Amino acid sequence: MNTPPQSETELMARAFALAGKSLQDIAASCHETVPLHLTHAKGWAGQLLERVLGANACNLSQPDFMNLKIELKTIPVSPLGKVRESTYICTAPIPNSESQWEHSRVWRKMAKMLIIPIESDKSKPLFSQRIGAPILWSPPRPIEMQLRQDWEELTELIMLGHFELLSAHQGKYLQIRPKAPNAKTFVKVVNSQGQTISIVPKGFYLRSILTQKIIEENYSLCL
DNA sequence: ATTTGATCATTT
DNA sequence: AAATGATCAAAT
Repeated sequence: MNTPPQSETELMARAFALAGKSLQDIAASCHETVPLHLTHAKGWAGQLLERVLGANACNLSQPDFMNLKIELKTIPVSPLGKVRESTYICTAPIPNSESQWEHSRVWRKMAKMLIIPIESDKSKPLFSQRIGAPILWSPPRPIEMQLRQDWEELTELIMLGHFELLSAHQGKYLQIRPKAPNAKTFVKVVNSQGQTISIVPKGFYLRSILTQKIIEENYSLCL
């Protein structure tokens, strides 16, 4: 693991230095080997970049670069420039323990994000897939407002115990999906009827419609 | 083809 | 147990 960057400038310099390199190049610099596929190593690339860039939050519920308040996200992008996956943000507090957007886990992580696209080309082996140019992004006001609205609506469903309505169908940019080792994992909650029921733990995710937009705006005309 | 729900690995 | 890193694969 590298030492934490002392400034945003230092972090960005490190991130730009990775652009264009293959996963093989980067793994080698850490004396690591690239897995053959991601099936049993789903978070591998993201964790590799954390180490190389010097992330220091160590699984705390804090942005990866705690001192800089910047969250790192790696985003798989297809050869045609399409974002392939949604982006996990954080676990959803159930039962709810947050009342204000400004103090929410989602906002703490989304206020400033370092987005690093990673080539996701299923016709090529994983080790040869390359790292893209980094994007340091904070939500523009209108997007922040939409995120806040999504968060408030989802949080209200949790607060009111309307777990039957709490699905991935809600939310324009932010959605809630299961986040658990498997579908048999559960937590007990009290629903809107006052009954205690079991549900699968949830997490907040960013829909790819938003991450797609961010990448298009920053990589303008690069297709 | 895209989206939702399910799952995998690691760390503390 | 619960957080992190996400992608897989079934459903639509």
